[in-house]
Amino acid sequence: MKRATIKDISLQIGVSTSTVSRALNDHPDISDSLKEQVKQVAKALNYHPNLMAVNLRRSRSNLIALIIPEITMFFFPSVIKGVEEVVHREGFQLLVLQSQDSLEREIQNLRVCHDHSMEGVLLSLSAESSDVNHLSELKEVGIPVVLFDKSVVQSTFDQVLINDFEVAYQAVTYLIEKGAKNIAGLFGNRNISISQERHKGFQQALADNGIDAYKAPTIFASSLQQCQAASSALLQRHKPDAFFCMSDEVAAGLYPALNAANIRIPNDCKVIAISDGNLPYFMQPTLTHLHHSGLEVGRVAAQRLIDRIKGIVKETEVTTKILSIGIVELGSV
Amino acid sequence: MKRATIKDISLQIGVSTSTVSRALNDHPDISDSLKEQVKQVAKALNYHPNLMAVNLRRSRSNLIALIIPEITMFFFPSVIKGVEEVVHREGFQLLVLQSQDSLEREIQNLRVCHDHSMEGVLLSLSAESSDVNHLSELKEVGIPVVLFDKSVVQSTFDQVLINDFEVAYQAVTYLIEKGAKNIAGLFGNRNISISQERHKGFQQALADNGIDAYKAPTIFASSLQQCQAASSALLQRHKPDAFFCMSDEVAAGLYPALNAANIRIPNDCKVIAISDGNLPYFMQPTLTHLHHSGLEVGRVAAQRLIDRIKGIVKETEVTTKILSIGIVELGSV
DNA sequence: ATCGTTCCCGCAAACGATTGCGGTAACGAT
DNA sequence: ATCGTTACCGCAATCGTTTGCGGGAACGAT
Repeated sequence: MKRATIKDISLQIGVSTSTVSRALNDHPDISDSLKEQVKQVAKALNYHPNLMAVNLRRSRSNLIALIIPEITMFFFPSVIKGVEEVVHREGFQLLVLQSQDSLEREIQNLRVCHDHSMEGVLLSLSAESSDVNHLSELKEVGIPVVLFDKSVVQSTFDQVLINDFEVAYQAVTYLIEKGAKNIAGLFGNRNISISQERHKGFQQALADNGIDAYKAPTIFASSLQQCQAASSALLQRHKPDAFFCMSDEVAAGLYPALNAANIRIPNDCKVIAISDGNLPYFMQPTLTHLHHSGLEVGRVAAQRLIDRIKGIVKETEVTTKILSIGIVELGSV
Repeated sequence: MKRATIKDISLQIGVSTSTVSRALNDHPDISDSLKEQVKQVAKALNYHPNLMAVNLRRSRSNLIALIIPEITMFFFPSVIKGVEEVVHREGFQLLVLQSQDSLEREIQNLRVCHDHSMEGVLLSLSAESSDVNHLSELKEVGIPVVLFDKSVVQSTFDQVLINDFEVAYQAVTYLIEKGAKNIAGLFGNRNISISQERHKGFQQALADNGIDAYKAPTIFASSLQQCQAASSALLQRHKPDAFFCMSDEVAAGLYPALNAANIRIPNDCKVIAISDGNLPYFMQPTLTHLHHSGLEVGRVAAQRLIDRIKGIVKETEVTTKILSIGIVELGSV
């Protein structure tokens, strides 16, 4: 069962393919009666335009790519959701690619974007990407890129970020205000920028409150399991009265460790995290957090990309959008 | 900066485009020296084949679609991961589409699959899809479809499922063996097949153990929040000594409700769930569950689809693969 | 000198759609 | 009868690649 083409229609009616094409696209040159007939036959034959041909001709693809390190249950599902919402509304299709936090895979993915004529790319840099030089290829062929969440300091691309330093600072300050004096910090993969920035904010907040930041118990862990193990180990040596968790994932690792050590939240130990606001509500006790909405990140980044695709923003005008973050006070502090 | 084409290369070297094409594809008709030269120029011009043209010509697209109800933090991330793994290994690209549990959106997505010449489709039916009639269009044009997780009884498509009835039955039986006598059941959206099947298994297990299944407290809830609210309400009226949760999501709703009611797990009340095995480890206490691996579902379904795309399996041979499920005994029973 | 091979390579058609340009028919006006 | 409009429609090129077929050159063999 081959799929019907415009030629099949033209043969059946006895007009040229150009006429069929125009009829289907409601071109004024075509009489209403013929349009009617063409559309009828098209329906009868279950005709669908071959987008490969259309896109080749028009040199568009209607495709937008989203490249993220990994689809885990944390953060990225809501980002995807936000992106999908906007992208779909604007009539594009979304392609989700994963870099597995590998620079090589990221480059591969960018190649795929080029090869498949993506009209735009949303990118959260892998842990191994310390610069954006590998994006030059896309820049050269004019494919717009918007970076989000994970980025680098100097970049000539649009960005949608939070102020990682500031948010961490804010969280730790909050703990101190609530009486915490001995605060431990839990961070993700130490190679990624946001871990480093949030760590700096953590340290600065401590320092600004007269606490020796270098003595503060600190963990960098790349997975939930690793974090749980490291937390348990930490609790053997230290007795913090509060934890700052830079993400849902490390918080999810911490809770079981605290529980195993029979430490009660928030009585024995307070916990605060940066979170996209899903997990905190079914942790026990509910997790006080700075609400870093993946949904909003996705929406804003996607909208920015589409504006650029449409040429609404000037070529030279590169923006960095910093999302503001609010604190959600739940049961863990 | 237009992207380089095969013609640019041919002009620069002074051979025909056909020769360039053959050189790039290592056709034996081309001398090694020329191949070398062509490839060098291609690299210099940063040439990448225009896949739209290639695919049009070869009438392939290298694209596989995955249609799921919604990307939540539950279950589907691991499915996506499993699918991606296989699909990528086999040289395809993955397009993730969401139906939002709407039949209309599902049909839209299938249209997208047709229009973009997908080579195969992995589909988890929406809550509103009670049959597979809307898949006939894809069948007609010969695009293979593999259903997974959510399906319908009578289908002429390959399927990758678990035995929902059996797994639920097994879980409830386990609870009874552990001494539970008053078991409540928590289920997802009541319109989807798996909720219904698991509910039947739940009831049958009770009945087979001399418990009146119709008196068992039962909840159907479509979201975590809804489940939490319903659970709290249930606890006002009943005092079950065990809960069967058909998914991570409802389990995540139940825990806070139990906690709010000051009911201790597993002392006051046992909990068992069907889960893909991520969330149970950082719930507190850890959640005993029947391990329904999204990873494996994704892998198996993707592999089946690809075998079909490659024509390895016979046209007529439709299979339903039932994955086996093991129990993981953790802290909640 | 002719023929047969082998080794390279180009011509042109195709994939399925879009579109600038030109052409025909009908009709009324002069 | 001629011209000008208007209303429709077709020809053919085009997007970037691939590929069947054919053809020239070089070389050795007869």
